[in-house]
Amino acid sequence: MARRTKAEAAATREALLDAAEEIFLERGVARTSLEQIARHAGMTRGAVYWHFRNKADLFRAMLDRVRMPFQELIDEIGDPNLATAPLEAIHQACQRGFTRLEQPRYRRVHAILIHHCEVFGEIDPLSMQNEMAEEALGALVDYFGCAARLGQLRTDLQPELAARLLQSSLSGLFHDWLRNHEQFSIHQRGMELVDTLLKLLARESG
Amino acid sequence: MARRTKAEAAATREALLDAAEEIFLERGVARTSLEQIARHAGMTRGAVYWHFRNKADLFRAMLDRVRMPFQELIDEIGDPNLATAPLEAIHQACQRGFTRLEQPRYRRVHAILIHHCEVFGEIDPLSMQNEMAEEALGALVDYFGCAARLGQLRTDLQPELAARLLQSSLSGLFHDWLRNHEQFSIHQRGMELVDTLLKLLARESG
DNA sequence: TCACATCCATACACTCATGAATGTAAAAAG
DNA sequence: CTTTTTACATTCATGAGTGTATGGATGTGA
Repeated sequence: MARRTKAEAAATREALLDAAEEIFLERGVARTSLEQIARHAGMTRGAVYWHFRNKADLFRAMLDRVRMPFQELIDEIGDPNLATAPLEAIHQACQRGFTRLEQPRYRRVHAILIHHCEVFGEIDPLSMQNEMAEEALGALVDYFGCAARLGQLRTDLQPELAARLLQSSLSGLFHDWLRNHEQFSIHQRGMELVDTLLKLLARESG
Repeated sequence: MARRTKAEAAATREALLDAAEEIFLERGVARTSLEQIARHAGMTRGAVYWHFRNKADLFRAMLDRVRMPFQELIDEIGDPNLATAPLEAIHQACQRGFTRLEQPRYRRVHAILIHHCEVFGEIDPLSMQNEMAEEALGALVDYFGCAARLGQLRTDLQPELAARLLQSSLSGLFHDWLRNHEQFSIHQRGMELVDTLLKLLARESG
């Protein structure tokens, strides 16, 4: 076959990653062959082995396409008004996180990571999830600790406990939604959840 | 090799299932071969193909060893004092559920189902999780609905929302714990979570 | 005790996926 | 315009895993 232009080559690379996303999500990572990915992108395995060393390398590349925003999701927690209105900051961070998760690519890749792949060479999805969960928990502990010092938290509640409560809820919502995203809108139901929980956790000032 | 007695045959069957549990949990379902399972049990693949038709059949048999109590976990929700003290009933159901989950076999099999296997022939772990989640949610909706009619629930809270809140928390806790059960005791942290949440959701009667 | 069924090991055939090797036409570099 | 490199396709060798067929020794029922 003829050589393609640089732009075309980059396009086929993206097409291969797109195809990998779709088929990984559909049939699971272990059960999909590089042949299937290539065919679904209108290519052959030659193209795959040109752009990636092997399946693990392709998988990593697929993750890399969302890794940056993946981090954003956590960095977003480093908001401005942490010091003054931590509960409001949590509300906003969740809002933006849900919005981001609704983008197809984010949703797909996270669903693959959590529900459609097992341990995989050097890549261990479970440890990635662990890091994610712990970082989120740590941030929430900071928030609620700040809220406690500002007197915005119920006095009969440890900040750490409040953080674990919210983190578990978010984690559960996350898993349940990724399992079947057509069941409900994570943005809508998530904000309902977060708001009512924050209302329950906040010191009643009305 | 010589024929074994009936009891010995049953023992090797159990040994094969034990081996499968361990290796599935360690390396994931897709990456483990029947050869590895057989060797780990001190047998050959001949034994595996005698007791099970194929890998999927073995997997199903592994699930069957805990399916009955798996159902118990849900049936347990059908408690007596639903009509009089629903919140207390939730407390007790969670208590017993956590205790059950701490048994190694339950923990292992659930961890495999949720974190160490992908879609798999006719077996779809995700739909199983979906059913589990929906049944739990339905039961909780009943409970909180009952609590609301009894005036034991905060009046500014929909029963269904309360149920979703608790269900998400439990789901998140479940996933997080199964990912790394040495991080914390699900019984201890779970009961902390449930109790504080129930306290927050209950109508303040003090 | 004798025939038979059972429990498991061994051997074999087959598929499928991988990865490397090779081919090749066109783009890019000079 | 020539040379080199790129971006794939095609082919081939290999191995891993599966499923089946067969063998064989021993419990088991009569």
